[in-house]
Amino acid sequence: MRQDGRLARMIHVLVHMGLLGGRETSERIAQMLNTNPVVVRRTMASLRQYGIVESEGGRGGGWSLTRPLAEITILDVQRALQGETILDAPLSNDHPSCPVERAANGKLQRAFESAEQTLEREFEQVTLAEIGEIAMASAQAEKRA
Amino acid sequence: MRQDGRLARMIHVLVHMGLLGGRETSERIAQMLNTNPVVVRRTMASLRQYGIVESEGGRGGGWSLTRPLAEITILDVQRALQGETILDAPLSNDHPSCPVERAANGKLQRAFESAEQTLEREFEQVTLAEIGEIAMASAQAEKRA
DNA sequence: CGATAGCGTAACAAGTAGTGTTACGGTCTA
DNA sequence: TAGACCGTAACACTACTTGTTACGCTATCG
Repeated sequence: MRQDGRLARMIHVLVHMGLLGGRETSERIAQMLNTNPVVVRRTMASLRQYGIVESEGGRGGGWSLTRPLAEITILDVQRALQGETILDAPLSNDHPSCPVERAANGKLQRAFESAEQTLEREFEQVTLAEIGEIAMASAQAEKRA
Repeated sequence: MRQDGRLARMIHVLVHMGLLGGRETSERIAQMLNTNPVVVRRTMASLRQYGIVESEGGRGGGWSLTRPLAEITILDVQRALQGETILDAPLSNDHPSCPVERAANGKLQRAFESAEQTLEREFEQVTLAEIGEIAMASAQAEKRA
């Protein structure tokens, strides 16, 4: 099951932004992600549409969070990037009128719905603030070592 | 999250084979799936490797089940097609030494593992025989209507 | 008011994965 | 030995994400 890496990348960026507190330009974010400013704008635009970040043009502009990390969950980011559905049940559509195909699709559909609910609950429980804390703690631990 | 349709298609085929009882050629299976015999062989080869079906070459050859539908679960088919992992956590790998990235990946990993376990349990509970029964029942219902 | 630093967006190339198709070789059986 | 099978390589097609270039708009600084 392929997935796109935008979720992980955006979480990464948002946590950095929250920890640093300020405004970041697409250019700097692109460097964090080893990518291109245009890719960043493309993806951040989804987050803006969902109200997680806002952008300002012109000199001194850039991207900033609209609320603290503690009020953003992984689920929020996921929804912003991909909408309601997280997992897509891979159904077949070769003979829509075949009862066997329909029965198989039905079972698959239900199984994926269960998994999706699990994932949703997990995503809902993790705030970006938590991720920031874990990162800070492990950075500390490394420094001591 | 993209998925490939092989799981649903193979379930479809296996149930048909189980209900009809006999041996099927790649040619006939390809017709069931609106596709090409080569595609069928490619995919069936994975099932054979996992011991779900066997093939015989030569005149009168073809594919057949190695055991009854009641002894094949969706999970078996899944494993045969994709191996151990069903869901692939979409992690980022832009700065492997960055503690923020690592913390984000860790949380995502854990969430996906939960979802994978759910899916696994669901897949394990459904046998192909069940799907066959549902299909037969709904075919009956349609005939009465 | 103009230069500069930003974002917004379109357009296109590149990489990836599944699928469809052709071609050819091997094997079994009538 | 011919024909009906599978096995497999090779290649085109499609769809999608990502990467890149190019150009336009906007806000600020000097």
